[in-house]
Amino acid sequence: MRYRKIPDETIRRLPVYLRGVLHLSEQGMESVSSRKLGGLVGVPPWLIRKDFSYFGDFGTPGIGYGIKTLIKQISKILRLDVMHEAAVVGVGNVGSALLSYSGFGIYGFRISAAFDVDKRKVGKVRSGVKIEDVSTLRGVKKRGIRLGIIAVPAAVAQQVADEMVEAGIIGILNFSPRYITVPKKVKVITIDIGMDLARLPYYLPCG
Amino acid sequence: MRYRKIPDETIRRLPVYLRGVLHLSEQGMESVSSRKLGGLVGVPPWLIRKDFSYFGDFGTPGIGYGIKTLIKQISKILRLDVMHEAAVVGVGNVGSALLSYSGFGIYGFRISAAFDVDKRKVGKVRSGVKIEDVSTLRGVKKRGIRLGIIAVPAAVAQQVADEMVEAGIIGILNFSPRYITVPKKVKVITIDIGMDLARLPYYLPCG
DNA sequence: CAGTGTGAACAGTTTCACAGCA
DNA sequence: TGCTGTGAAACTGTTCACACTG
Repeated sequence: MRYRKIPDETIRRLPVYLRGVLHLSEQGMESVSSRKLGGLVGVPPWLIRKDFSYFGDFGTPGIGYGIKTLIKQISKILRLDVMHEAAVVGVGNVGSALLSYSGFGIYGFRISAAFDVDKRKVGKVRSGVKIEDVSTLRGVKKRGIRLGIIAVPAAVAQQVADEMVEAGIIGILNFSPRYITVPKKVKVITIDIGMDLARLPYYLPCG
Repeated sequence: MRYRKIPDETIRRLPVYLRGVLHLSEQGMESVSSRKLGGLVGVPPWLIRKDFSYFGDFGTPGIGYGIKTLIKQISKILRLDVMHEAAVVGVGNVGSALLSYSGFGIYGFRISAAFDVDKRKVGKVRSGVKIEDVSTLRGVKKRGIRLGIIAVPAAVAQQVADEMVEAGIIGILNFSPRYITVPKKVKVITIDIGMDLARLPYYLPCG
């Protein structure tokens, strides 16, 4: 089934698989079946096999998938094998939490710059990163930063996004509760916990 | 097209529409066309019409949709018209950020309880909520809390989830980077920023 | 024989075109 | 005329069954 378009949903599941096999790798395992991996990460075995089949023959019939192979291949597909630097704009509650979040590391990510408008914050250090004035944002291009994280109030989110695009950012993770519009060469992923929380009651039994 | 099963994807978009019409309502508007709303929230007009059509005839041909009607109907469908109380477990960086996040309000949500294992935190107040010892979690049922928020390290996430289920929680928002398994009567939504960030590089141009 | 890889059937979602209404 | 509501077509993703392989 090679040479076919890869579903977005498959891409969405790859990080899930990666985390699962990293976990198994830490425990010293060398191979895993689709059934076992599925049990670990909550995805049915046939879907795992289908997903992996888009990228070639990862597995060995009768045995399963080599864990080292999986880690290497998935990382490569997701382009996590090179280090990515990200800049966060807005060092409030959300921005601070992100700076201290350790989960980025295993995906080859690092927040290496932080910006804020608040003069009192500028110059201080949070989680080892110096806070800079937001007016100097366009300097990030020279520092090799291509990813931006928006952690500012909704009212200024679009403005920050525009500045990021101008500064050469090509991928944005948006934590503000606003849809933002950017040129289509720029990829935006919006994370809005309010949206997710609002969906929850619908699925609950009783009124 | 009434009386048909409502797609999950439609439910996912309802909070997006709601936020859009709330925004328009604040600006004093009384009605909006699918084209205009679509431009605001980033969804194509025909999809908006299709989504709304699952719930009956919201709109008026030639005019559009009444904004007050939309707010009332969407809130009712999502069951946001009643106040929901939530309890957060883990008052670290993520937990603290959630406690101070003001976005829950417009969806009729409130975090009215907070729990932690750290004795030094217990008894203190964050964003107006007193931090309680996690061992008293099962008391939340009596207080009418049915939603739980997991904001603890990955290693103890499953344990906390089990305790939540035992405490009568029927909806869980999971902020830990772990899939958790619960009885199927319980609905879980997992938010994992690492997963989203890991997806981003795949969509970026150049290597 | 256990477990992968995959074509084909199935299910869910989006897009389109247009009838019908204010 | 402008806009909604919707069946049908097109598309995307999931499930299944089983041939095949180490």
